[in-house]
Amino acid sequence: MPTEMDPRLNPNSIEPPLYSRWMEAGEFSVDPASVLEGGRDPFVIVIPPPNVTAVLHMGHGLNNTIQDVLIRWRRMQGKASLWAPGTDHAGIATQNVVERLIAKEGKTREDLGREAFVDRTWEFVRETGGAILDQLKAIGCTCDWDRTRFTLDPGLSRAVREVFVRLYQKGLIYRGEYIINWCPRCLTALSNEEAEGDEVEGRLYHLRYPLAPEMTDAAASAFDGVQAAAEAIGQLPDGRWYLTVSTTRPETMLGDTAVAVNPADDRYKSLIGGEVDLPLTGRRIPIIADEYVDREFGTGMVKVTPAHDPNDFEMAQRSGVPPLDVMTPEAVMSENAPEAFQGMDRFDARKAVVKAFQEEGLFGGEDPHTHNIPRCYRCDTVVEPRLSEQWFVKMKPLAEPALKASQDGTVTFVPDRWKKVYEHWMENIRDWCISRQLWWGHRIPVWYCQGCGETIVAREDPDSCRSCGSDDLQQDPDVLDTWFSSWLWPFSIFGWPENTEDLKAFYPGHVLSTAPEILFFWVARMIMAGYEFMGEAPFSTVYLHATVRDTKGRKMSKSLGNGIDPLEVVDQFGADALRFTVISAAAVGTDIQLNPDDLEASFAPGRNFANKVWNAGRFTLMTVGDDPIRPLSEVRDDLELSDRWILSRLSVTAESLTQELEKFRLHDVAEKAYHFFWGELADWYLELVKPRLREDADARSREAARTTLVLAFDGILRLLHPITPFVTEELWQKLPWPAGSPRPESLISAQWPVKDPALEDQEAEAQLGAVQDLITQVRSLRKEYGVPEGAEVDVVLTGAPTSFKNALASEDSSIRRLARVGSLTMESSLNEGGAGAHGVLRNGTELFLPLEGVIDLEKERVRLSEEIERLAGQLKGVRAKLQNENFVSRAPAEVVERERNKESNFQEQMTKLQEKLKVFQGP
RNA sequence: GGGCGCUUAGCUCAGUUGGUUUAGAGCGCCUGCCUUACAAGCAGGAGGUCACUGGUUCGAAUCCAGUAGCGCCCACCA
Repeated sequence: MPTEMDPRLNPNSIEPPLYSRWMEAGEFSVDPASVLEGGRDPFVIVIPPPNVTAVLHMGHGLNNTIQDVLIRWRRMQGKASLWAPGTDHAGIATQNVVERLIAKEGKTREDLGREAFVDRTWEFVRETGGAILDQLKAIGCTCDWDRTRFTLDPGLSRAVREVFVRLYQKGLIYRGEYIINWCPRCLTALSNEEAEGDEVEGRLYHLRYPLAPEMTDAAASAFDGVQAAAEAIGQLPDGRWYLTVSTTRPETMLGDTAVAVNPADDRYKSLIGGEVDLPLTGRRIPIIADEYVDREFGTGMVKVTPAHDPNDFEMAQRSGVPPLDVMTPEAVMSENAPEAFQGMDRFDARKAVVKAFQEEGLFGGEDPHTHNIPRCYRCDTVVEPRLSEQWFVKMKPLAEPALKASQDGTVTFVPDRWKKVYEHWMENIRDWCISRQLWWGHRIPVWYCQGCGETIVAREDPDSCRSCGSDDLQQDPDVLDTWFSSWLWPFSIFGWPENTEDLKAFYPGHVLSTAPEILFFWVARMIMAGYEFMGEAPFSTVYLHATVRDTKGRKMSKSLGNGIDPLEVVDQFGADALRFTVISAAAVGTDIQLNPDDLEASFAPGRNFANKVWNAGRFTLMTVGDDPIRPLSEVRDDLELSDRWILSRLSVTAESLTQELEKFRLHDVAEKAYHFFWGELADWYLELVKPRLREDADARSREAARTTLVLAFDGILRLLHPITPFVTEELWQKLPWPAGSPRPESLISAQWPVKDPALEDQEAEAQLGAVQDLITQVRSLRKEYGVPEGAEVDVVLTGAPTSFKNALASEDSSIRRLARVGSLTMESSLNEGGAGAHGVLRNGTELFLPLEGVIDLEKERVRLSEEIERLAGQLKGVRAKLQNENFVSRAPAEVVERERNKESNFQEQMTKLQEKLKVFQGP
């Protein structure tokens, strides 16, 4: 019963029951048969699977609200709207979590052993994993939960193996020894994308390498060449010659196996082919020539550390210099390093190496140097480039169709500037390192025969070697990069490689909404996999949403502790408030800022709006009552100007919102729905219609008003439903329905409002707009002239167009009531006499409010005079200041400027007041 | 170093192909209202030389060039 409705919306009491109701009604589940046989258009979004151990943060809150808005909207349009949910096993992240867990028991994963550790992780995932999906329900997400998938599910694992084998057989997966990004804490390889740069103010150290004694002549001539330039080449006190190389990582010099110069560098031509005595190591290493060396940088001579630097590795490959790995996986100096440094952490070794150079008189100084240091995206440890054997995917062939898809518009990006970013990456794509030295993940489906050394790549675990028959097979210990399963997500979740009904009905999907950070990690690779394995892109639109930041503009993150818990927001303000706030804050292409220290300030707009909807609903239900309303066709002739106006506005708004949704301009959807609802329906229509809804009102007028109000309210509830699903459903369920026609649908989602040309009425919009203008102006003038709240004023209009006169007649009582107008009269020319207020409407009508007898003119005269006097005083002060030459010449320019502004402002106000005073003094 | 983007009210931001907006909204601020849907509200109001400089145009917040500041992405010259 409407009368029982709370004057304030209490989201916590309505949201959970509504969600259950939707679930029970099977709202979210979509049957492939409805597409394949029923002919319904599908609309498919696959969720970016959150990490299985993740807890909901505002980034999820935003992204999943966006997806839910799109899914609900398409569902209302009658599409087979499917949102497929699931979670990602998140190799490193999850393994780290479990390792930390067992660390509390004083154990390491090695203590448990691989199998037990993996079991333990599964146990952890089964118990606590996927909680984030339940959290999504709290914000109203309507995923088809029956289809929940996990990237380590048997089905998805099968897809992973299938893909690995196919790519291997095609020659697109290979194994090789390369420099990769290595995390010495996680003890695994990282892809390029997983090593994130971090600009720091570091140091560039200059190291002197003595030249071999037989190089003396060459050194001397080179010395002449550089003309003792800087420190490039020189002589030590003991007579030996040296050359200088620079590095930001001195400890790596222990692994140097060459020094390189540019072959075209005339200065050092005589040195090429020579040797230097590498300090601290007792090793003698060659001087090689390589185009890579930049003659302009530093001395133009580079130390070459093939095992610890990707560029050095490539140079070494070209010239046949061997690599020397001087670190352990933990980035501790290994037995390949000189004894004095063995066992030292890389950063301690750095200091020790510098110190040793100083002691040997070989230190050439250091300079500040800004450069990027790559860090592990999971644990923030400084990444160590490391030589190791890994599995790679050859990306160039895969990238071709994916690049073309962007270029020809098959896949579009919102906002479209990401198109360029995507294409640039695709054009410069590098091979993907897919092996990880972890235990948690898809084991690489490769076995090595211990008998004959054969490498076996297979879909099913083999029992014995194909070539020698030995059953002594050892599986590759590594697992695959997490993204190697998630790049298959849009089709693996539907049962690929089987050609299932789901796959036929729901691939390709339509929209992919995600954070820009994972454009390369995931989105680009999904598009590549889509083409490679399904022959077409997995979706047609990529929506890259805003980044959620705090008030200082910092990205919200766990480590900064500046996050907002969406569940806390739901608890305090409701899911509708959360959703409305983030959608209206997230204009395409801009970030959103929220204040983690003041949730009230951040989410009040959404909360207030939901409450406004609630109260307008409360009013509607209370005044319309329980009696059935008449269908529009029956009251059509009784519609009044304001009725025609609001119905026209509804139709226009429905059309406009639909267009904005099609363009993914969700911010504008929220803004326009807000404006229609609050600024037009609540502020104007409800106020205009109030008297007509009273029991004692004219019956025909009342029925027209009831029908119009219910229709308009029904329409805006539906339009708002994708954004604020709960409050709209709750109210819609209570709305009365036309007599004789049973409620056609049980849930609000069954229909999306569309434009109705029969309701659009430009004349009504223009005329009611003018009525609003009049009311607003009268109110404004009343305030300006201090007309007491309760007093009525008369209004005289001149030059009103005929159509406006009709509008005035039909809304006469509204105008009197809303603007407290006594008599409203029309005159052919304005009465010049008498004290009063003047105004002009936008349609050209002039208005005059006689104020004699309404306000105390004498009092107003006195008030104005006093104000003028006060202003005159201030003006005098400012002028005196400006006439003071000392002030003008000595004060800062902006202060003088400010004073001048003050002067003109005062002058302006003065003129205004004087004119007003004239009116009150009569002719 | 290369690429991209941003700079509009005290704050957070809109402003969709240059022209009906007097450059808008929310929050904040000022004034008056507990008017029987809503004080999480109503009515009215103050506040902006649209970063700067120059150009194109009948007309520029909007297009072009340059300058300054900020941010992001890519590549890593050791």
